[in-house]
Order: sequence, then C-alpha cells, then structure tokens
Amino acid sequence: MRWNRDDFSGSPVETARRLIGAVLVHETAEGTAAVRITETEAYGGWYEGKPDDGAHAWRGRTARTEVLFGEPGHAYVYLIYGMYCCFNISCDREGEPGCVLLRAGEPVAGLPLIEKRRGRAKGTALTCGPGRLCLAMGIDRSLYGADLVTGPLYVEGGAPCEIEISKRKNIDYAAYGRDFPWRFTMKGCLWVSR
DNA sequence: CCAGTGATACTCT
DNA sequence: GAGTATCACTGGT
Repeated sequence: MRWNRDDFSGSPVETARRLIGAVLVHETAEGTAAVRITETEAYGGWYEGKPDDGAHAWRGRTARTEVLFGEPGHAYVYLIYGMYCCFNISCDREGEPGCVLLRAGEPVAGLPLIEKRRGRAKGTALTCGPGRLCLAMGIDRSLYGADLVTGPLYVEGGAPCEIEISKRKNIDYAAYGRDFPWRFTMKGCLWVSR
C-alpha cells in the first residue's frame, strides 16, 4: 500500500521509525528503482526540552526550507558540499517544519539501473549514505517539493520491525541537537552508512 | 586522511 | 550588493 498524506503527518521521530522497513520507489523514463529503507534520521521539534538546532528549519523560514513548512509528504532535496544531494521527506502537521532524512536502503528492484547510475560502486556503497542513495535512486534537486502522495516518487508498505537507535551523523555543530538519539537503523542490517 | 564543489545564509557596506 | 565561512558527503590515498 502506497503511503498517503496521513502516513506522513506524524512527528519526525515517529515517521523516521515507521519508514524503516518501508520501500522507496522511483519511477522514471529510465525505469523503476526501489530500495527497502534501512536508515533514517529525524529533524525538527524538541527533545527533553531542547530545540533541534541541527535542523535546517531551526533558524526560520527561508527559500530553501520553504517546503518544510507546507503540507507533509513532500520532498525536501538540497545540495550538500557542492556535489551531492540529500533527500528528506517533510512530515508533521502543516506549519510545523519536521522532516526525515533518508540515509540508506537495500535495493529491491531495478538493480541494473541502480548499478548504472552508480558507476563503479558495488555492494552497500551503491545505496548506503544520503548522497549515494540519491544518486542510486535518480533523485536530484528537480524533485524539490515533489508530492510523494501523488507523484512518481513514493513510499509503500512497511511493518514494525526491530530498530536500533543512535546519534545522528555529522551534526557536531549543533550544540543541543548533536546528542539527540534520532538516528534509526534496521537491527543487524549491513545496508547502513559508515 | 583529505580535497573537491557550489548553493546558501550570513555579515558587512 | 559584494564578500565569505560553512556544509544532514563521497571517493581515492
């Protein structure tokens, strides 16, 4: 079953947990690719009375973060380090700028297409890591704002599974947020970022 | 370990 | 409007 608007309307932490084990699908002219989501991070909101200063929307509404303030279930894609993209899904109720960063997945469909997009990469390097996942799935900034409820990029299925919890990666600059336990991985899964 | 790459969000004028 | 520090990363030493 494809996720609908309500499925994306929970808090970032709740949505990040529910996305583990679900499948991300992208249908393009090149073909269809899909991965089982194995690693996510929640952004936005509060933890033990502290605001998430690691979230892009924390400083307020800007052109880049605009989509995070709209209705849930849209793609928030941005360029990082001049060469890679990160793909997030907006969540929480309208006006509340939460999102979930998708950091890794395990290919379940369209492996030849994924390999073609990834050049020399093999194994977990194909799809594990936020930049790699975007390359493998053909996600770039042209998908900024795309509606995952109605478009060719969407989420389906999923069921509760065992989840490991850890601190988010590479946000040491965030005085409060650096220690939030908001990274979720599928327990025992090797398809995760380094 | 570390260079690469460019949009973004700040800081001054 | 111009100048610049920074970055939810990756790939090759």
